[in-house]
Amino acid sequence: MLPLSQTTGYAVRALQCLQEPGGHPVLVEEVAEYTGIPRSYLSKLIHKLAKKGLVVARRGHHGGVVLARPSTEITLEDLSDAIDGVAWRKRCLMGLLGCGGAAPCVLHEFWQETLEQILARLRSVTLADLVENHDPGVDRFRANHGLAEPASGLPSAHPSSLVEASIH
Amino acid sequence: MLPLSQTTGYAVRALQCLQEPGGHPVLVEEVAEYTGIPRSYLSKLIHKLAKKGLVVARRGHHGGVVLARPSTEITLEDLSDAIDGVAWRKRCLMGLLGCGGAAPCVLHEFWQETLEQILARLRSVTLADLVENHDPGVDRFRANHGLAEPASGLPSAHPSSLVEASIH
DNA sequence: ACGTTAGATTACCGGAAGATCATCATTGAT
DNA sequence: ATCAATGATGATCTTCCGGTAATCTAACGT
Repeated sequence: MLPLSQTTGYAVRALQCLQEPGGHPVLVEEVAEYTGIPRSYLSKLIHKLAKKGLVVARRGHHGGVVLARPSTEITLEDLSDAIDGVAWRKRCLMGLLGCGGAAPCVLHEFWQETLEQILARLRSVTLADLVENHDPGVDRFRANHGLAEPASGLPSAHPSSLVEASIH
Repeated sequence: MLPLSQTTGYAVRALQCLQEPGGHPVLVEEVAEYTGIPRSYLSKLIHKLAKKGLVVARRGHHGGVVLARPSTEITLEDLSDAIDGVAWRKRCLMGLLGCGGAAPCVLHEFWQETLEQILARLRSVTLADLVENHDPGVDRFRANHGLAEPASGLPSAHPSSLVEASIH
């Protein structure tokens, strides 16, 4: 019922494993193994995110996936939109038929406000914030893949040596 | 994603058609016809609500369904609990695995607070409030079935002549 | 008793989300 | 050119929710 879709959660977990734009691509396979997300399912998910311009995926030798934007510029709302779309924001809490502009239900206004609060939060939380949140084990994974420890309290800056480098 | 289940909405619509405890039973058939809820599906729904002690259903001649408690004492939370259960309240917004007491995610606290607000609302809104809200057409239906116009601003009192009368 | 009028119950259909498997298609290395 | 690495894709499966249809069964009037 209430929470975001499970797949949006997958997206969060998966993107935490990726490098900033210009960094080294990480294999879908590795991300799948680490996160526990089924490989093939993850592949489709990544593809969806790629179409939305959130990540860049390359096939073949030395392929893999990299963030398309700095993690500080990817919000939870971006992920939710990309995966679950936006339709759910318009539905009445109780799914009442007539509920709308003309005849709002008792909870219409309350629900609109609540939704707005939630969306504001989704908008304000970035992938960088989530990485910083120490999803247990992500640190280890990131270390193994040459990713910086998130600097506490600071936006997780990407090493400048990687920023401008092409994806290879 | 976010809203309550469609079936909970059904329950709201359906119970708006019923009489206060002691009143005349209304047929599932009639409720189905009026609300547009499929008869057989509604039957199951009503049965579920009956098992939870929210309505009383009787079979056979002059059977039908009546509220088991005054509409002022049936909250949206009661309906939501009866139909969707309570498990969803415990899930992490993003479905993150480790999110819990030890390692809450960035949105854990926010989400807990938001949920609490929502539940407080569900708890404070009663069936009587919803009836008063003039779901368009419910008035007509209720009139046809001898139900009082909800007295604006007052708890919808049930005629004392019906209060103590047995269900027949 | 019996038959009619209800609700209850059982079995099944259909779509969406999540998941799996096998296979295809692209890319870089040689 | 060829091959191996790697993401993309299509078919299929499962589960859950919503919905349908047929049938069973309790309650009352006669």
